[in-house]
Amino acid sequence: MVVAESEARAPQQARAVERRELLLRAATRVFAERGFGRAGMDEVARAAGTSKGGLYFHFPTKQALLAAVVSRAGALLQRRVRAAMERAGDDPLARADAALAALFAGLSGRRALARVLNEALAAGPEIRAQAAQIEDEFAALLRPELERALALGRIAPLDPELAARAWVAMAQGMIGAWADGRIRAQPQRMQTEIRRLALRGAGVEDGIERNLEQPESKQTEPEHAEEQS
Amino acid sequence: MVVAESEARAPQQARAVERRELLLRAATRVFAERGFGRAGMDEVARAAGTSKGGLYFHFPTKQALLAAVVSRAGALLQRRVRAAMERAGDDPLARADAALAALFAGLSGRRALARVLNEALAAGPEIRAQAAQIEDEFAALLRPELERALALGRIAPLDPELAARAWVAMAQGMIGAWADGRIRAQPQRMQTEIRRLALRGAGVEDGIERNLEQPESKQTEPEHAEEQS
DNA sequence: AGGGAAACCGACGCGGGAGTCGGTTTTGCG
DNA sequence: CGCAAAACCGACTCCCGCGTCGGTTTCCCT
Repeated sequence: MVVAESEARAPQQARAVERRELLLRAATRVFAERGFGRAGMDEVARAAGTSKGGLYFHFPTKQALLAAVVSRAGALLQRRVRAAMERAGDDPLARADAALAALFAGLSGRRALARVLNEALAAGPEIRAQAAQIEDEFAALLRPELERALALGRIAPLDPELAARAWVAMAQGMIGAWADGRIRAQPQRMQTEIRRLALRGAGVEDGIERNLEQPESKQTEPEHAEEQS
Repeated sequence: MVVAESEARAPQQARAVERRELLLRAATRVFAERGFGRAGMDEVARAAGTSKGGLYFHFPTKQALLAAVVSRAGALLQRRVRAAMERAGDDPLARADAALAALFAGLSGRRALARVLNEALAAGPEIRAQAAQIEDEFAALLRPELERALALGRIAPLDPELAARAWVAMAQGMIGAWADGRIRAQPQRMQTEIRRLALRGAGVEDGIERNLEQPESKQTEPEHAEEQS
């Protein structure tokens, strides 16, 4: 897949790098709460405390800006999920469990990310493909673990590809509903419930759950506290 | 919730009713394949073999058109799901199973419906709420069945609300990926897999599945074959 | 059969917002 | 310091697409 570079050029001065990050953060927020279509470039620029010209210095077009936002969001989430899997050790079930938990936590921790990914799904074919690819990558992360677990006889027979997709869809869909306030439950509760449904759906006996270490919990960091780089 | 009337006025002549339906069909198609934002009213009108003026006679605004499209899509799907539940008899598990199957079949049978519902989630707060409500209604359809099944001890302990949401999210998310061609599996296979994951996730022993009648199968009717009224 | 209302047509106008551009400030470097 | 390039600014242009509107056709009723 051709990864069209979304910035006009690589920034060369230190200040420009910060500024670019600032713009991406602001764009994420604005696109999330106003929607891509309705948000204006002027608006994004002002939200970042800069100007339209400055914004266009970094991103040649509105589409490119969204592309960069989506790409950044995907990278952010993926780093988290990968790290969680790393921490979980070798056991495939533990890794899969940790990945699902991290994905859920990552999305619920910052609604803006979740929203912007949904927005991207409705903003033209190219960006749609890009956002879809992020989804795919999570499924691709999950799948080999399910395959290993399957080979080890730790889970009931299932199609790893489809099951991985189903897990991702579950997390994403429920976060979406939760972010709109349509689900009242606390993220913590939702997470444990999803976990139960997913694991039991994979044929893991209830007891085994307890062998898996608890996922990264209770990080309800404020919306804009996004680690950078 | 205020259901803003989405048509300029109720059509009074027979021909107008047909025309209106025609327009809704065309709009569904166009919005689905081009995206709401990028599709123009002119385009919709031409796709329906009519004119912009004619279109505006039926729908006062672009938003209203989308609202009507979404409303129609929701009604169409819901009728199907309700009918399937009816047919499934009294057993709560059979009913829940049938509902899930019908939802899945209804969405996979016409990708345009699935797409347009996603589009609506990114087209401004009012319409977003409307599309979200449709999702909610399906969850609300599923939930009492799960509660009954729970009371009867047919399924493992779970939160009916969250489980219902999870089922809907699973179906919707996987259909989305499938509609983009990102999942190669045949709908039939996906459906049986989802079913397995969902039922097992609810703690139904594998054997029981076979007691439940098979869902409405192999209806791969062409995209535009939508029953009306 | 004819008149009035409903239904439909398509050229135009107008606003909003993406993108441009000449100019200004800041930075790095010799 | 000073100067060239990078970074940034914001008023302006220009296009696109929603919605309008005067006019035409079709329907229905008596």
